[in-house]
Amino acid sequence: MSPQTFTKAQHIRSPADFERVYGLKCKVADGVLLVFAAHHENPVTRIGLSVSKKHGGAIVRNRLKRLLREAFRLVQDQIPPHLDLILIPLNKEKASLAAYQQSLLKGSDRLQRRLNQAALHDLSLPDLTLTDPATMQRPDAKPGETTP
RNA sequence: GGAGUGAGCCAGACGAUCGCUGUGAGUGGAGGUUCGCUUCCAGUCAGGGAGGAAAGUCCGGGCUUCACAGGACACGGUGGUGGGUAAUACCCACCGUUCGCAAGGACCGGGAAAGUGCCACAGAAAGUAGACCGCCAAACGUCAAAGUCCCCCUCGGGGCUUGCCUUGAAGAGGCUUUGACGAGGUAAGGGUGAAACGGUGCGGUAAGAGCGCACCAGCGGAUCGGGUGACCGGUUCGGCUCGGUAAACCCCGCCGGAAGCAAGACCAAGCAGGGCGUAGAUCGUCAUGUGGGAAACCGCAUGGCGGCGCGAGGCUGUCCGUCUCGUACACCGUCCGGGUAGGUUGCUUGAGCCGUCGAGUAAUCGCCGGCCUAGAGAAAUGAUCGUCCACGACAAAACCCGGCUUAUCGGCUCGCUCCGCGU
RNA sequence: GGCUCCGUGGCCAAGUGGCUAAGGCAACGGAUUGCAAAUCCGUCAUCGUCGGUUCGACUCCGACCGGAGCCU
Repeated sequence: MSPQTFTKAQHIRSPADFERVYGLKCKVADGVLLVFAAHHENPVTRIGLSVSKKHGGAIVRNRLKRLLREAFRLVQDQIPPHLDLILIPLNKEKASLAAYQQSLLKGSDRLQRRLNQAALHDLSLPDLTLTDPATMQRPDAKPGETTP
């Protein structure tokens, strides 16, 4: 499995998945990108794109989407797995490949940590953790190493 | 060379690496299988992969579903003529009006003597005319003033017998002139207004007026010629002239059933529904809750345990026996219709493109030959580097075509017109 | 992608083709008051833009621009 590809399985495609990610309301924004995230049982990280009509016509919005896909394609091996991300570009003037790569990495890292904390808190509640028996091992190990 | 005008074409190019999409070939893995094959995933090779406007959604069609005997009305659209076309509000040619020196451009270009409405303010008047001011005094009436009354004539004076009637005068009446009023004639002129009832000249008249005449502009009828036709040209007659607005209602001719690929067709988890099949609406007891009753007690609901019966399964080769499970708004099996999520399809070979020839002024059409040229679906064309140049505008398919409109850095080609210079 | 509708001062809005346009709230200025509030008076409009029809357009017609809603 070569890390530089970007296949259809890495797209978030169904409206139900979009609703699930938006419903968690776990989001991070810098001046460039707004990123929503949610855990996912498949180790393949998936992304969905949402570009507002504010940014311009179809040409401009298509260009932004392509930049985002290219940025994700180039840095996807550094992004933690088991995630669904929704990327929303914010500032058209700051749009560039490098900026998107940087804020994608930072944002996904912060979201991963926040999701793990939320999962630890919700361990007492019985209803939520039906998706990730596989993911539970990793988040337990990682914060143990980094936080002290 | 400059200015302009019309038509058409192009829409950065090339190379390398990484990546996306669907097509074809073949490889590997997983699943299904009636062993014919087929579905999904990964990777290899080959070739394809946004526009002239893909846009706005303003028209016209195809296609799909629904509705539907036929006709008329309503409603909506359309509007010079002829042609082109699947069709059009589009295109071509022509006609008319108009702008431009010209090449050429623009025109929602039927009907206002079928009817209705409106035309603010101003103005006399805004429409089958009418008459405020003005002009007129020929004809009519009333009133007032002046003049006159006989004779002659060259029309202004003269003459003598000083005048018709009553005795003289005054007055009255008649006539003439002037003025006022009434009734009347007239529409030449009148500040206005976007628009005012043909224009100029001569005649004519009381004043005037197409009232008459000449020329000009325009309208209508008849007729002749040309043209398929819109229309053009001529002759003659007429009343002399009729306002504007139909992107106000309306009238006339023609066209139009409605909705739209998120249309529609097929498959179909889950949940809910229906039909059929299957063995108890069983007995006892206990607990809890609850109702009635003074109480004894009698009911109802839920649950536990047990008995008998039934069904399924196990033990055993079979029966008996025994064990487990189930035993009624359920479960199980099976079938049915509708159909959500989701999937498949519609989905690209078409009023298609290119070329020769032919028909036609042209739009366009015909014959023949060649070509296949995006088909996605949270939605594919990107990133990085290098070279070159004119230094890259507007902007991306979403069922498909034909148009129109709008946006657009620039570049190229051809036809034509005007001006300047040279030969 | 398709369909429907709407644009009038800062905001909400009325408006038969005939006055650069009714009203309410706000803002500003003035009057009133010892100062405020309330009250009264006044000011504030390229009728989304452009073109056309008409003598005349917010109104009628066309083309653009902007903004909503519905179909999923």
